[in-house]
Amino acid sequence: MTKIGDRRRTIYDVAKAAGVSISTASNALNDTGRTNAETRERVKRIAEEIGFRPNALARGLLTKRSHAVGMLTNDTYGRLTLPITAGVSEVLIDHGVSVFLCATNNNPRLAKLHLDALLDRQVDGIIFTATRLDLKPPVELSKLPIPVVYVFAEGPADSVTFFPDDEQGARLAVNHLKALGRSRILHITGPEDYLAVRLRARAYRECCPSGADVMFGEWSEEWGHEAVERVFVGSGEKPDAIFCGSDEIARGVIDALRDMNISIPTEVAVVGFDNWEVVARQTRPPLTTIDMELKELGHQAGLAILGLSKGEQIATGITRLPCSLVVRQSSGGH
Amino acid sequence: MTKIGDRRRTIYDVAKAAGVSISTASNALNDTGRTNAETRERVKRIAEEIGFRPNALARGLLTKRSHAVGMLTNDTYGRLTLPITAGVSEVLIDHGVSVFLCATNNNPRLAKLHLDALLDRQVDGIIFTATRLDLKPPVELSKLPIPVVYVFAEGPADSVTFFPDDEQGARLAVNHLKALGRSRILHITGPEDYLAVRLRARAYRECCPSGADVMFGEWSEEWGHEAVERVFVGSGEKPDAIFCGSDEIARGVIDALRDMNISIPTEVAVVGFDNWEVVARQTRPPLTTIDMELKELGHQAGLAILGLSKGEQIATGITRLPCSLVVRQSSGGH
DNA sequence: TTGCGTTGATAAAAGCTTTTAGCAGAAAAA
DNA sequence: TTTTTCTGCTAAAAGCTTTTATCAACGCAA
Repeated sequence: MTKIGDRRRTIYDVAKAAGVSISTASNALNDTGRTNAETRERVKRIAEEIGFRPNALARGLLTKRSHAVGMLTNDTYGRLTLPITAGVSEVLIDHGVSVFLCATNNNPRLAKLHLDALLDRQVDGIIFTATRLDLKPPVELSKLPIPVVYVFAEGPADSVTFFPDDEQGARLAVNHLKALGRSRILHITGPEDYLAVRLRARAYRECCPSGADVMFGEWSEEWGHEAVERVFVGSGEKPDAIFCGSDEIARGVIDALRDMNISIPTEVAVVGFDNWEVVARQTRPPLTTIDMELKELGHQAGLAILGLSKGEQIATGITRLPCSLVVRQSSGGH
Repeated sequence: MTKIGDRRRTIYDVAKAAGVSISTASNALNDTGRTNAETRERVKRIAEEIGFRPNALARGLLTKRSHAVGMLTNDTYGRLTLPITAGVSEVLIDHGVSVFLCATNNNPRLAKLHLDALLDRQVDGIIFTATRLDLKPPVELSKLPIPVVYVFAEGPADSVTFFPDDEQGARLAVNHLKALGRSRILHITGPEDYLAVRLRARAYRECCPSGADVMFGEWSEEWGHEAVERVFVGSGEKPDAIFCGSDEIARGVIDALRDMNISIPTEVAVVGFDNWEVVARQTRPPLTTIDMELKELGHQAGLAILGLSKGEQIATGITRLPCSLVVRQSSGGH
């Protein structure tokens, strides 16, 4: 009477149950080597029956591919990180690859700790994400023996980097407003030292060659509010549309316009940037805005790291992925 | 002339460089077995010098402990998940344990996929988090051969579960208002079918035995707005304080009060629940609210899974961790 | 001298998988 | 018939670490 413990089944158990050798079992399960079709099916069936699943540690030890990647982020709050990570994970899980999430809190010591742990685990690659665009990676990632992909962060010149296409997004917003017949479009946005801010402002200016007006400020509702007050108190021609650099700014803008009894979108149409649902859905009226397609960004980063880890050639440099327009009531579009 | 590749150093390299056997090297590095103090130091120094770091896969394969845990969540958006995960990771990294993040999107197939991947990787334990309190785990976690800890989710009766202490948090809010001299406190909150809502309402009622008034509704700004209008249009005595079930509701409440030219906090003090910074910091005035200490929740869950994976006894059942009060201007406190 | 306990080190096994090289038998070619 | 080619399978090695059992040397007691 054989005692069957509750330990995991190994390929040895499969081989024994199927009456073949371990190597035949392995070959059959992985469709490698030369195996009789009948034997192969039988082995697979038995493996299924006894609930065999290969030990990823043993496999990784041998093949030098752990089928895991690390995600290194400095973003605690997670407004960007989690959707991106979800996108990465979503596309990788189908390839049997799992994701380690490491929050560095902008702490170099912690970043080093996480990085070492990832390397010890033989991860197949690392995806680095930063919230602040102008922030450099906290540790030296460029000399690593494994591929690195940057998302929302600048890597060295020959690295693989993904960003949303800020200019295209801005054009999307402005052209939407123009298509609705608006002609005096104002741009209220964040601090000029952000690259994304400059890119969006440039695209905006190119779309509105006559009378472009950009107001740089902060990433806050407060600033949106203040900017609107500043514009609408004086005399002179008023804008009939406002393109905001973020949904938070847009929220301040909308609140200020409501305070002044200026109707949205009839008198002034408003478009935001981010499609941060918790903000964009709750403004009154709900906010038309630009979605940066964070999940898709994650998908692409995941596919890139997957390809790189297999040794494929991936185009280096910055890839900018298209944004999309989400129309709600604040622009009066449809 | 020996060719030195750029492959990782193994313990074999250490042993060779130190002129000892592999087992001696291992014993010296791990302070196990019998080793001469001098030899031990020398081996450690050399390991450091040549940059040896043990291969986590090989170690895990042998010791059956991968020093990794899985985090299974159904929360895509991440308002709760990311802070909790950061807390888990923060406490575990010091013990050399890394965290796999798996977003299930409420999709049972995906959950199964992630779970199997985690088991294949021999994770030492799993932390399950759900956003909706009344949501059951999407897969059968109770029969797993590894420990499971639940956060913000209900596990089976004898499981280890962590929640914020909703009642204590509610008392904190109400007592804060009472200490400020408010006597007619209204509670505007979310749907009654949430356990957290019922717990908070109960604690509120116990603190305000005379004239407790609870308005159940939705988790939205809209609802906060509507509730305030409903209360303040009629005649009769008006509340001098409002305790809201979430920061979003509080935001609606504050906006509505401002629309009615009711001053905050002079006429009506407002307290929220969540300390969701992006909301609580941006209301005018900024919102006094209850912080659920999500990071600490993560810390505790991490420590619990760590202990369980080592075979320690951990108290089962639901542990409720204290919330804290964050005072801003909307309550007029200090 | 023999026997014993201690110390410091080592060889070898174990953990589970994939892969390489090789082997026996049968079919095909010479 | 003999030689070659296929086919299907297997033994063994490799991957890197920890742990168990063993061993040599030495001092000390019998």
